[in-house]
Amino acid sequence: MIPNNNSRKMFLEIVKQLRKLIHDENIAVGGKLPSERELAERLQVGRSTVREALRSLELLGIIETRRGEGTFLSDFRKHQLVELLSTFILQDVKSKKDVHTTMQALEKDAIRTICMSDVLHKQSIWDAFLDKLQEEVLQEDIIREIIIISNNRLALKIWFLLKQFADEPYRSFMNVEEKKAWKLLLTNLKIGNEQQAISYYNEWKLLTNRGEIK
Amino acid sequence: MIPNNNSRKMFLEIVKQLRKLIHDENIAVGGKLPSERELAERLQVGRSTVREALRSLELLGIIETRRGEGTFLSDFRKHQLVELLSTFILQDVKSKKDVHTTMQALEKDAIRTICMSDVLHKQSIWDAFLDKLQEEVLQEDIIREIIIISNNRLALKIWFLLKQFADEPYRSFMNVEEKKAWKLLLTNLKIGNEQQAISYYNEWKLLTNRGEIK
DNA sequence: AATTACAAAGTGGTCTGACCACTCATAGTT
DNA sequence: AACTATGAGTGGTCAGACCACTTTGTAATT
Repeated sequence: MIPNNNSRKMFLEIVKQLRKLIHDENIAVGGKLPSERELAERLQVGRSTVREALRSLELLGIIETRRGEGTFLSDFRKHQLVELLSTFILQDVKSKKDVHTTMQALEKDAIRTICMSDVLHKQSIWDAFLDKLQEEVLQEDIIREIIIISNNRLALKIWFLLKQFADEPYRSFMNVEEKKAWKLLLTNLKIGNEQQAISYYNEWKLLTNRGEIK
Repeated sequence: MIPNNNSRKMFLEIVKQLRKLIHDENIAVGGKLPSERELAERLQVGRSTVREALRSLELLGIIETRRGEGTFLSDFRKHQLVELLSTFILQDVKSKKDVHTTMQALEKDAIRTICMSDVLHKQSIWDAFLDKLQEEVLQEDIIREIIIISNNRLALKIWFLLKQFADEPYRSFMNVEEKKAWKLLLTNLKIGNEQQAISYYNEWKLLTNRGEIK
């Protein structure tokens, strides 16, 4: 039960143990972990070893630690990970172009998925959607809705992640022309006309890129 | 220059410093970092603090350490990060289905990108591709090539990451029928016929999914 | 001269004990 | 009742000590 001693990376073992502990004790997001000193005693290792494991998890944003208070399980759908990915993983992806391209791939796929679904384009949600376009609406809000409806949570997560790297042409409100394109897009989405839907999507993209040169 | 003292997370600062050091000293993948003791002295912090930073980067798979030898910058397109993501980040993405769907989205987009490119489908690389199909060839190898050609490094990275979660229907060799579909796919890719290319892609996917029920 | 054997230096891995800075609950004061 | 001071508990950091392991240089052997 205690593969403590020599040879291989104790602190990695502690990371495992911590994951187990979090699971076993059913510690919820925001919940408190035992103190470093207590963990050291319970796991029969030095405090520094426990700390190395904890610091690793902290850098990942899995836990959060507050001096004088303790260590807490954090909601890791936060920022840490994004920053890390940006500095290390994405470091050599020099052009923001890839980010935009990949986002558009996900967006288009959502549209296509919806079009090909027998169920989705029969629902009346699309009318509610069209109503939304009457009001002030953010670009990112409506495209996010589309991805949500396409029912691919993973794609949504990735899209969300990428959005934070993008130059944020998504944060602005739609103008009249954009809304016009979207109305046509939604209309075709409703009846499952993939070709036309994608076509209007591209048209919309051209409108939003009016400023950019890349 | 030295925001050492009190208040905020020294070890996070060290992580930054290390990143800078790696960049400044132009340490390549596989290259050696200064020893922990030397780093401690150069950065004017205790060795344990340096270690906390190093251990974090190790858990991320950014560095690799060998006892008695030293610390090395590692090729982080390896495994660590994937395992972590699988246990923490992707924990609530229950269905493997999303993984497959998202991968296919990226794959299809690569195909579409290539078709729409004026340059790509005029090159003769496609003949070499067709030759490859004569030999034994892994499914993942050929689809990876496609994504590489589409020239979106970010998409490639994400695809690579996802592949490691997939049930690996990619690791097997192509059978005769699959090769047939791919030949047709490539032929259309060469002339930029998006419709047909995607169509044959879908056909291929049907062939590979013969075992699955989902 | 070449090979082997051994010792030393250097490195990461871990533990211990000691402070510091901070938070919080509580006892004590007003 | 409201406020204040104290102390216990917690994370943050450091220094020093071993240990296990690898590499390297040197001395002994062949």
